[in-house]
Amino acid sequence: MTPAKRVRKSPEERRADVYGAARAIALESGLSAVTQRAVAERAGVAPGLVTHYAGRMELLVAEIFHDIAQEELETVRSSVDAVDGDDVERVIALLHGLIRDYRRDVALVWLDGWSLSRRNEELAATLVDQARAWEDFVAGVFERGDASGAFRAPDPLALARFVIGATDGLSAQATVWAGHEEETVRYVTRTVAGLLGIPSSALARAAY
Amino acid sequence: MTPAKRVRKSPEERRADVYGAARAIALESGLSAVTQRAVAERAGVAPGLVTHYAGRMELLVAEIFHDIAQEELETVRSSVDAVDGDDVERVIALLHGLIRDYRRDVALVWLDGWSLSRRNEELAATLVDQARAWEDFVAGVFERGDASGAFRAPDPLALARFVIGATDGLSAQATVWAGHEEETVRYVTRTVAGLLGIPSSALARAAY
DNA sequence: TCGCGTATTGATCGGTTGATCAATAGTCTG
DNA sequence: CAGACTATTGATCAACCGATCAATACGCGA
Repeated sequence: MTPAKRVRKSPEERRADVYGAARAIALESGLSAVTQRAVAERAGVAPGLVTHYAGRMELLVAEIFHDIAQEELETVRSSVDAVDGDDVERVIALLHGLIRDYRRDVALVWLDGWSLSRRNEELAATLVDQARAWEDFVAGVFERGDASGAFRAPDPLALARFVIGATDGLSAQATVWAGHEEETVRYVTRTVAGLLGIPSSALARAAY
Repeated sequence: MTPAKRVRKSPEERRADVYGAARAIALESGLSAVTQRAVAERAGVAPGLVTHYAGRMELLVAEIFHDIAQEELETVRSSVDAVDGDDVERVIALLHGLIRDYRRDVALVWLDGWSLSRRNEELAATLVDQARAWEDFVAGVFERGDASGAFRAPDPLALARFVIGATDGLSAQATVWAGHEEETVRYVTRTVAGLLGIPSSALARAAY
Protein backbone atom coordinates (compact mmCIF):
# COMPACT_ATOMS: atom_id res chain seq x y z
CA MET A 1 0.00 0.00 0.00
CA THR A 2 1.62 3.17 -1.14
CA PRO A 3 0.08 6.12 0.71
CA ALA A 4 -2.06 8.32 -1.52
CA LYS A 5 -0.45 11.46 -2.74
CA ARG A 6 -1.72 14.46 -0.85
CA VAL A 7 -2.95 17.67 -2.36
CA ARG A 8 -3.15 20.62 -0.05
CA LYS A 9 -5.81 23.16 -0.80
CA SER A 10 -7.08 26.24 0.93
CA PRO A 11 -9.79 25.51 3.50
CA GLU A 12 -12.35 27.43 1.43
CA GLU A 13 -11.60 25.44 -1.69
CA ARG A 14 -11.60 22.11 0.10
CA ARG A 15 -14.80 22.95 1.87
CA ALA A 16 -16.36 23.69 -1.49
CA ASP A 17 -15.16 20.30 -2.76
CA VAL A 18 -16.71 18.47 0.16
CA TYR A 19 -20.01 20.32 0.00
CA GLY A 20 -20.15 19.91 -3.75
CA ALA A 21 -19.69 16.18 -3.43
CA ALA A 22 -22.37 15.97 -0.75
CA ARG A 23 -24.73 18.00 -2.87
CA ALA A 24 -24.19 15.80 -5.92
CA ILE A 25 -24.79 12.65 -3.91
CA ALA A 26 -27.98 14.07 -2.42
CA LEU A 27 -29.36 14.90 -5.85
CA GLU A 28 -28.34 11.57 -7.33
CA SER A 29 -29.18 9.15 -4.54
CA GLY A 30 -31.07 11.04 -1.87
CA LEU A 31 -30.19 12.68 1.41
CA SER A 32 -29.80 9.36 3.19
CA ALA A 33 -26.93 8.48 0.85
CA VAL A 34 -24.94 11.44 2.12
CA THR A 35 -22.62 9.48 4.39
CA GLN A 36 -19.18 10.38 5.58
CA ARG A 37 -17.47 7.76 3.46
CA ALA A 38 -19.56 8.33 0.34
CA VAL A 39 -18.85 12.05 0.42
CA ALA A 40 -15.18 11.44 1.12
CA GLU A 41 -14.80 9.06 -1.78
CA ARG A 42 -16.62 11.35 -4.19
CA ALA A 43 -14.55 14.31 -3.11
CA GLY A 44 -11.39 12.20 -3.40
CA VAL A 45 -10.54 12.77 0.21
CA ALA A 46 -10.09 10.86 3.47
CA PRO A 47 -13.23 10.27 5.57
CA GLY A 48 -11.85 12.25 8.46
CA LEU A 49 -11.67 15.39 6.35
CA VAL A 50 -15.41 15.39 5.78
CA THR A 51 -16.30 15.61 9.46
CA HIS A 52 -13.38 17.97 9.94
CA TYR A 53 -15.09 20.52 7.71
CA ALA A 54 -18.69 19.61 8.40
CA GLY A 55 -18.58 19.07 12.13
CA ARG A 56 -21.33 16.49 12.43
CA MET A 57 -22.82 14.69 9.46
CA GLU A 58 -26.29 15.75 10.52
CA LEU A 59 -25.23 19.36 10.07
CA LEU A 60 -23.85 18.64 6.63
CA VAL A 61 -27.11 17.01 5.57
CA ALA A 62 -29.13 19.95 6.86
CA GLU A 63 -26.88 22.47 5.11
CA ILE A 64 -26.96 20.55 1.85
CA PHE A 65 -30.73 20.44 1.99
CA HIS A 66 -30.83 24.16 2.65
CA ASP A 67 -28.61 24.87 -0.34
CA ILE A 68 -30.62 22.70 -2.71
CA ALA A 69 -34.00 24.04 -1.60
CA GLN A 70 -32.80 27.61 -1.53
CA GLU A 71 -31.31 27.43 -4.99
CA GLU A 72 -34.48 26.03 -6.49
CA LEU A 73 -36.51 28.75 -4.83
CA GLU A 74 -34.19 31.38 -6.30
CA THR A 75 -34.44 29.76 -9.72
CA VAL A 76 -38.22 29.86 -9.73
CA ARG A 77 -38.25 33.31 -8.21
CA SER A 78 -36.03 34.75 -10.87
CA SER A 79 -37.96 33.07 -13.66
CA VAL A 80 -41.11 34.69 -12.29
CA ASP A 81 -39.41 38.03 -11.86
CA ALA A 82 -38.15 37.83 -15.44
CA VAL A 83 -41.72 37.98 -16.74
CA ASP A 84 -42.39 41.42 -18.09
CA GLY A 85 -46.04 40.70 -18.85
CA ASP A 86 -48.98 41.03 -16.50
CA ASP A 87 -49.62 39.17 -13.24
CA VAL A 88 -51.45 36.36 -14.99
CA GLU A 89 -48.32 35.54 -16.88
CA ARG A 90 -46.38 35.65 -13.66
CA VAL A 91 -48.66 33.00 -12.24
CA ILE A 92 -48.22 30.87 -15.32
CA ALA A 93 -44.47 31.18 -14.95
CA LEU A 94 -44.77 30.26 -11.30
CA LEU A 95 -46.75 27.13 -12.07
CA HIS A 96 -44.30 26.18 -14.77
CA GLY A 97 -41.51 26.49 -12.27
CA LEU A 98 -43.43 24.52 -9.69
CA ILE A 99 -44.57 21.71 -11.91
CA ARG A 100 -43.52 21.60 -15.51
CA ASP A 101 -39.88 22.29 -14.87
CA TYR A 102 -40.12 20.22 -11.77
CA ARG A 103 -36.91 18.49 -11.02
CA ARG A 104 -37.46 15.00 -9.81
CA ASP A 105 -34.14 14.95 -8.00
CA VAL A 106 -35.08 18.00 -5.99
CA ALA A 107 -38.50 16.56 -5.21
CA LEU A 108 -36.93 13.42 -3.84
CA VAL A 109 -34.59 15.47 -1.70
CA TRP A 110 -37.62 17.17 -0.16
CA LEU A 111 -39.21 13.79 0.40
CA ASP A 112 -36.11 12.48 2.14
CA GLY A 113 -36.00 15.68 4.11
CA TRP A 114 -39.48 15.21 5.53
CA SER A 115 -38.68 11.64 6.40
CA LEU A 116 -35.25 12.28 7.89
CA SER A 117 -36.28 15.35 9.83
CA ARG A 118 -37.74 13.14 12.49
CA ARG A 119 -34.24 12.12 13.53
CA ASN A 120 -32.29 15.24 12.59
CA GLU A 121 -33.19 18.38 14.52
CA GLU A 122 -31.18 20.76 12.40
CA LEU A 123 -32.73 19.34 9.25
CA ALA A 124 -36.19 19.72 10.73
CA ALA A 125 -35.58 23.38 11.51
CA THR A 126 -34.15 24.01 8.05
CA LEU A 127 -37.11 22.26 6.46
CA VAL A 128 -39.60 24.46 8.26
CA ASP A 129 -37.66 27.56 7.29
CA GLN A 130 -37.57 26.61 3.64
CA ALA A 131 -41.23 25.64 3.59
CA ARG A 132 -42.08 29.05 5.04
CA ALA A 133 -39.90 30.79 2.47
CA TRP A 134 -41.75 29.00 -0.32
CA GLU A 135 -45.08 29.87 1.20
CA ASP A 136 -44.14 33.54 1.41
CA PHE A 137 -42.89 33.62 -2.13
CA VAL A 138 -45.91 31.90 -3.70
CA ALA A 139 -48.37 33.84 -1.56
CA GLY A 140 -46.63 37.03 -2.66
CA VAL A 141 -47.25 36.24 -6.32
CA PHE A 142 -50.94 35.64 -5.63
CA GLU A 143 -51.22 38.72 -3.47
CA ARG A 144 -49.76 40.96 -6.11
CA GLY A 145 -52.15 39.69 -8.75
CA ASP A 146 -55.07 40.17 -6.43
CA ALA A 147 -54.03 43.72 -5.62
CA SER A 148 -53.62 44.63 -9.27
CA GLY A 149 -56.99 43.12 -10.07
CA ALA A 150 -55.51 40.63 -12.55
CA PHE A 151 -57.31 37.80 -10.74
CA ARG A 152 -59.01 36.98 -7.45
CA ALA A 153 -57.02 35.57 -4.52
CA PRO A 154 -58.84 36.51 -1.32
CA ASP A 155 -56.65 34.23 0.81
CA PRO A 156 -53.20 34.17 -0.80
CA LEU A 157 -51.44 32.26 1.96
CA ALA A 158 -54.02 29.48 2.12
CA LEU A 159 -53.95 29.16 -1.65
CA ALA A 160 -50.15 29.10 -1.58
CA ARG A 161 -50.17 26.28 0.92
CA PHE A 162 -52.65 24.40 -1.17
CA VAL A 163 -50.72 24.79 -4.41
CA ILE A 164 -47.39 23.91 -2.81
CA GLY A 165 -48.88 20.94 -1.02
CA ALA A 166 -50.47 19.72 -4.21
CA THR A 167 -47.32 20.00 -6.27
CA ASP A 168 -45.23 18.39 -3.55
CA GLY A 169 -47.64 15.50 -3.23
CA LEU A 170 -47.98 15.07 -6.95
CA SER A 171 -44.24 14.91 -7.43
CA ALA A 172 -44.05 12.26 -4.74
CA GLN A 173 -46.46 10.23 -6.79
CA ALA A 174 -44.39 10.76 -9.90
CA THR A 175 -43.22 7.17 -9.82
CA VAL A 176 -46.82 6.04 -10.02
CA TRP A 177 -48.11 8.06 -12.91
CA ALA A 178 -44.91 7.99 -14.88
CA GLY A 179 -45.87 8.76 -18.44
CA HIS A 180 -48.74 11.05 -17.49
CA GLU A 181 -46.63 14.04 -16.48
CA GLU A 182 -47.77 16.35 -19.26
CA GLU A 183 -51.41 15.53 -18.69
CA THR A 184 -51.15 16.15 -14.96
CA VAL A 185 -49.22 19.36 -15.40
CA ARG A 186 -51.88 20.72 -17.71
CA TYR A 187 -54.59 19.68 -15.31
CA VAL A 188 -53.00 21.36 -12.32
CA THR A 189 -52.34 24.52 -14.27
CA ARG A 190 -55.91 24.76 -15.47
CA THR A 191 -57.21 24.01 -11.99
CA VAL A 192 -55.19 26.72 -10.31
CA ALA A 193 -56.07 29.15 -13.06
CA GLY A 194 -59.71 28.33 -12.41
CA LEU A 195 -59.29 28.99 -8.70
CA LEU A 196 -57.85 32.40 -9.50
CA GLY A 197 -60.58 33.21 -11.95
CA ILE A 198 -58.15 33.42 -14.84
CA PRO A 199 -60.03 33.04 -18.14
CA SER A 200 -58.98 30.25 -20.47
CA SER A 201 -58.20 32.83 -23.14
CA ALA A 202 -55.37 34.12 -20.96
CA LEU A 203 -54.11 30.58 -20.53
CA ALA A 204 -54.17 29.96 -24.24
CA ARG A 205 -52.18 33.13 -24.77
CA ALA A 206 -49.48 31.71 -22.51
CA ALA A 207 -49.17 28.57 -24.63
CA TYR A 208 -51.61 26.53 -22.57
CA MET B 1 -27.44 -14.34 33.30
CA THR B 2 -30.45 -16.50 33.88
CA PRO B 3 -31.97 -17.48 30.53
CA ALA B 4 -35.33 -15.86 29.87
CA LYS B 5 -38.33 -18.07 30.48
CA ARG B 6 -39.83 -19.26 27.24
CA VAL B 7 -43.46 -19.09 26.24
CA ARG B 8 -44.48 -21.27 23.39
CA LYS B 9 -47.30 -20.01 21.20
CA SER B 10 -48.92 -21.18 18.00
CA PRO B 11 -47.18 -19.85 14.92
CA GLU B 12 -50.28 -17.82 13.99
CA GLU B 13 -50.42 -16.15 17.36
CA ARG B 14 -46.71 -15.41 17.47
CA ARG B 15 -46.78 -14.07 13.96
CA ALA B 16 -49.56 -11.73 15.03
CA ASP B 17 -47.45 -10.59 17.98
CA VAL B 18 -44.49 -9.82 15.77
CA TYR B 19 -46.51 -8.00 13.11
CA GLY B 20 -48.43 -6.09 15.76
CA ALA B 21 -45.18 -4.89 17.31
CA ALA B 22 -43.80 -3.87 13.93
CA ARG B 23 -47.00 -2.02 13.12
CA ALA B 24 -46.97 -0.13 16.42
CA ILE B 25 -43.35 0.89 15.94
CA ALA B 26 -44.04 2.08 12.40
CA LEU B 27 -46.92 4.28 13.56
CA GLU B 28 -45.00 5.63 16.52
CA SER B 29 -41.54 6.16 15.10
CA GLY B 30 -41.72 5.63 11.37
CA LEU B 31 -40.96 2.81 8.99
CA SER B 32 -37.23 3.22 9.37
CA ALA B 33 -37.51 2.38 13.06
CA VAL B 34 -38.85 -1.07 12.20
CA THR B 35 -35.63 -2.97 12.84
CA GLN B 36 -35.17 -6.58 13.78
CA ARG B 37 -34.09 -5.79 17.32
CA ALA B 38 -36.68 -3.08 17.95
CA VAL B 39 -39.50 -5.36 16.84
CA ALA B 40 -38.10 -8.25 18.86
CA GLU B 41 -37.84 -6.20 22.01
CA ARG B 42 -41.33 -4.77 21.63
CA ALA B 43 -42.80 -8.21 20.99
CA GLY B 44 -40.86 -9.57 23.94
CA VAL B 45 -39.05 -12.06 21.77
CA ALA B 46 -35.58 -12.97 20.59
CA PRO B 47 -34.29 -11.15 17.48
CA GLY B 48 -33.99 -14.38 15.56
CA LEU B 49 -37.70 -15.02 15.84
CA VAL B 50 -38.54 -11.87 13.94
CA THR B 51 -36.69 -12.87 10.81
CA HIS B 52 -37.88 -16.42 11.32
CA TYR B 53 -41.46 -15.25 10.78
CA ALA B 54 -40.82 -12.33 8.47
CA GLY B 55 -38.18 -13.80 6.19
CA ARG B 56 -36.29 -10.61 5.37
CA MET B 57 -36.81 -7.36 7.22
CA GLU B 58 -37.50 -5.59 3.93
CA LEU B 59 -40.49 -7.85 3.45
CA LEU B 60 -41.77 -7.11 6.93
CA VAL B 61 -41.53 -3.37 6.32
CA ALA B 62 -43.39 -3.70 3.02
CA GLU B 63 -46.13 -5.82 4.58
CA ILE B 64 -46.54 -3.48 7.52
CA PHE B 65 -46.88 -0.57 5.15
CA HIS B 66 -49.46 -2.47 3.14
CA ASP B 67 -51.51 -3.22 6.25
CA ILE B 68 -51.46 0.36 7.50
CA ALA B 69 -52.30 1.89 4.15
CA GLN B 70 -54.94 -0.70 3.38
CA GLU B 71 -56.66 -0.27 6.71
CA GLU B 72 -56.87 3.47 6.33
CA LEU B 73 -58.31 3.07 2.85
CA GLU B 74 -60.96 0.74 4.20
CA THR B 75 -61.77 3.13 7.02
CA VAL B 76 -62.34 6.04 4.67
CA ARG B 77 -64.17 3.82 2.20
CA SER B 78 -66.63 2.59 4.80
CA SER B 79 -67.23 6.08 6.16
CA VAL B 80 -68.09 7.17 2.62
CA ASP B 81 -70.26 4.11 2.02
CA ALA B 82 -72.07 4.78 5.28
CA VAL B 83 -73.43 8.04 3.87
CA ASP B 84 -77.03 7.53 2.95
CA GLY B 85 -77.42 11.02 1.51
CA ASP B 86 -76.64 12.15 -2.03
CA ASP B 87 -73.34 12.09 -3.87
CA VAL B 88 -72.40 15.55 -2.67
CA GLU B 89 -72.48 14.34 0.88
CA ARG B 90 -70.38 11.38 -0.13
CA VAL B 91 -67.72 13.76 -1.41
CA ILE B 92 -67.84 15.74 1.81
CA ALA B 93 -67.37 12.55 3.77
CA LEU B 94 -64.48 11.62 1.50
CA LEU B 95 -62.73 14.92 2.07
CA HIS B 96 -63.28 14.63 5.79
CA GLY B 97 -61.68 11.23 5.72
CA LEU B 98 -58.81 12.49 3.58
CA ILE B 99 -58.05 15.63 5.53
CA ARG B 100 -60.00 16.41 8.65
CA ASP B 101 -59.66 12.98 10.18
CA TYR B 102 -56.20 12.74 8.76
CA ARG B 103 -53.94 10.76 10.95
CA ARG B 104 -50.51 12.28 11.19
CA ASP B 105 -48.94 8.96 12.05
CA VAL B 106 -50.29 7.39 8.89
CA ALA B 107 -49.18 10.36 6.82
CA LEU B 108 -45.65 10.01 8.14
CA VAL B 109 -45.67 6.32 7.29
CA TRP B 110 -46.53 7.23 3.70
CA LEU B 111 -43.73 9.77 3.71
CA ASP B 112 -41.24 7.21 4.97
CA GLY B 113 -42.56 4.82 2.39
CA TRP B 114 -41.85 7.13 -0.52
CA SER B 115 -38.40 7.79 0.85
CA LEU B 116 -37.51 4.19 1.67
CA SER B 117 -38.94 2.74 -1.52
CA ARG B 118 -35.80 3.76 -3.31
CA ARG B 119 -33.91 1.05 -1.46
CA ASN B 120 -36.66 -1.50 -0.91
CA GLU B 121 -38.11 -3.09 -4.03
CA GLU B 122 -41.02 -4.82 -2.32
CA LEU B 123 -41.96 -1.63 -0.56
CA ALA B 124 -41.84 0.26 -3.84
CA ALA B 125 -44.20 -2.23 -5.46
CA THR B 126 -46.58 -2.14 -2.49
CA LEU B 127 -46.54 1.64 -2.52
CA VAL B 128 -47.52 1.79 -6.16
CA ASP B 129 -50.30 -0.72 -5.55
CA GLN B 130 -51.71 1.23 -2.65
CA ALA B 131 -51.45 4.53 -4.45
CA ARG B 132 -53.40 3.01 -7.34
CA ALA B 133 -56.03 1.64 -4.99
CA TRP B 134 -56.52 5.09 -3.50
CA GLU B 135 -56.72 6.64 -6.95
CA ASP B 136 -59.36 4.14 -8.01
CA PHE B 137 -61.40 4.66 -4.89
CA VAL B 138 -61.38 8.46 -5.00
CA ALA B 139 -61.95 8.53 -8.75
CA GLY B 140 -64.90 6.21 -8.23
CA VAL B 141 -66.56 8.64 -5.85
CA PHE B 142 -66.15 11.48 -8.35
CA GLU B 143 -67.29 9.33 -11.25
CA ARG B 144 -70.47 8.31 -9.47
CA GLY B 145 -71.38 11.88 -8.67
CA ASP B 146 -70.73 12.91 -12.25
CA ALA B 147 -72.89 10.11 -13.58
CA SER B 148 -75.75 10.96 -11.24
CA GLY B 149 -75.49 14.61 -12.17
CA ALA B 150 -74.83 15.69 -8.59
CA PHE B 151 -71.77 17.60 -9.77
CA ARG B 152 -69.36 17.87 -12.68
CA ALA B 153 -66.23 15.72 -12.87
CA PRO B 154 -65.24 15.33 -16.49
CA ASP B 155 -61.87 13.77 -15.63
CA PRO B 156 -62.36 11.81 -12.38
CA LEU B 157 -58.97 10.14 -12.36
CA ALA B 158 -57.01 13.34 -12.91
CA LEU B 159 -59.02 15.07 -10.21
CA ALA B 160 -58.45 12.13 -7.87
CA ARG B 161 -54.72 12.37 -8.40
CA PHE B 162 -54.83 16.08 -7.77
CA VAL B 163 -56.83 15.76 -4.57
CA ILE B 164 -54.75 12.91 -3.22
CA GLY B 165 -51.54 14.66 -4.10
CA ALA B 166 -52.71 17.83 -2.44
CA THR B 167 -53.78 16.14 0.77
CA ASP B 168 -50.59 14.10 0.89
CA GLY B 169 -48.46 17.17 0.43
CA LEU B 170 -50.45 19.19 2.93
CA SER B 171 -50.12 16.54 5.58
CA ALA B 172 -46.38 16.47 5.01
CA GLN B 173 -46.36 20.15 5.79
CA ALA B 174 -48.41 19.60 8.93
CA THR B 175 -45.49 20.62 11.12
CA VAL B 176 -45.33 23.92 9.31
CA TRP B 177 -48.94 25.01 9.57
CA ALA B 178 -49.47 23.55 12.99
CA GLY B 179 -52.33 25.50 14.49
CA HIS B 180 -53.92 26.23 11.12
CA GLU B 181 -55.36 22.77 10.54
CA GLU B 182 -59.02 23.79 10.66
CA GLU B 183 -58.45 26.71 8.36
CA THR B 184 -56.62 24.60 5.81
CA VAL B 185 -59.17 21.83 5.94
CA ARG B 186 -61.97 24.26 5.24
CA TYR B 187 -60.04 25.81 2.42
CA VAL B 188 -59.32 22.51 0.70
CA THR B 189 -62.90 21.39 1.09
CA ARG B 190 -64.26 24.56 -0.43
CA THR B 191 -61.71 24.41 -3.21
CA VAL B 192 -62.55 20.88 -4.23
CA ALA B 193 -66.25 21.64 -3.97
CA GLY B 194 -65.65 24.54 -6.30
CA LEU B 195 -63.86 22.30 -8.78
CA LEU B 196 -66.83 19.95 -8.77
CA GLY B 197 -69.33 22.77 -9.20
CA ILE B 198 -70.94 22.03 -5.85
CA PRO B 199 -72.87 25.11 -4.68
CA SER B 200 -71.97 26.60 -1.32
CA SER B 201 -75.52 25.96 -0.15
CA ALA B 202 -74.87 22.22 -0.36
CA LEU B 203 -71.66 22.68 1.61
CA ALA B 204 -73.45 24.64 4.30
CA ARG B 205 -76.01 21.88 4.56
CA ALA B 206 -73.18 19.44 5.32
CA ALA B 207 -71.96 21.59 8.19
CA TYR B 208 -69.40 23.47 6.13
C1' DT C 1 -45.67 -39.26 32.93
C1' DC C 2 -42.58 -39.56 29.19
C1' DG C 3 -40.83 -38.40 24.69
C1' DC C 4 -40.66 -36.13 20.55
C1' DG C 5 -41.56 -32.34 17.39
C1' DT C 6 -40.73 -27.78 16.88
C1' DA C 7 -41.04 -23.05 18.61
C1' DT C 8 -37.60 -20.26 20.49
C1' DT C 9 -33.25 -18.60 21.98
C1' DG C 10 -29.13 -15.73 21.76
C1' DA C 11 -24.52 -15.65 20.44
C1' DT C 12 -22.26 -14.73 16.26
C1' DC C 13 -20.85 -12.97 11.67
C1' DG C 14 -19.98 -9.41 8.20
C1' DG C 15 -21.51 -5.15 7.04
C1' DT C 16 -22.70 -0.34 7.70
C1' DT C 17 -22.74 4.05 10.15
C1' DG C 18 -20.45 8.58 12.57
C1' DA C 19 -16.75 10.21 15.28
C1' DT C 20 -11.96 10.61 16.81
C1' DC C 21 -7.06 11.67 16.80
C1' DA C 22 -2.11 10.71 16.54
C1' DA C 23 0.79 10.68 12.71
C1' DT C 24 2.10 12.55 8.38
C1' DA C 25 3.42 15.64 4.80
C1' DG C 26 2.49 19.67 1.96
C1' DT C 27 3.66 24.63 1.56
C1' DC C 28 4.41 29.08 3.08
C1' DT C 29 7.55 32.11 5.79
C1' DG C 30 11.63 33.77 7.53
C1' DC D 1 17.02 26.41 2.56
C1' DA D 2 15.20 25.24 7.07
C1' DG D 3 11.53 25.17 10.02
C1' DA D 4 7.02 25.64 11.52
C1' DC D 5 2.25 25.75 10.71
C1' DT D 6 -1.60 23.22 9.47
C1' DA D 7 -4.21 20.61 5.99
C1' DT D 8 -4.75 15.84 5.46
C1' DT D 9 -4.53 11.00 6.26
C1' DG D 10 -6.34 6.52 7.60
C1' DA D 11 -6.63 3.34 11.20
C1' DT D 12 -9.60 2.78 15.02
C1' DC D 13 -13.66 2.85 18.09
C1' DA D 14 -18.38 1.91 19.59
C1' DA D 15 -22.87 1.40 18.00
C1' DC D 16 -26.00 -0.08 15.04
C1' DC D 17 -27.90 -3.00 11.06
C1' DG D 18 -29.76 -7.87 9.00
C1' DA D 19 -29.03 -12.64 8.72
C1' DT D 20 -27.81 -17.19 10.42
C1' DC D 21 -28.03 -21.51 12.99
C1' DA D 22 -26.75 -24.83 16.53
C1' DA D 23 -28.50 -25.43 20.99
C1' DT D 24 -32.32 -25.37 23.98
C1' DA D 25 -36.66 -26.25 26.28
C1' DC D 26 -41.71 -25.97 25.96
C1' DG D 27 -45.95 -28.49 25.71
C1' DC D 28 -48.83 -31.63 23.21
C1' DG D 29 -49.96 -36.50 22.21
C1' DA D 30 -49.30 -41.08 23.41
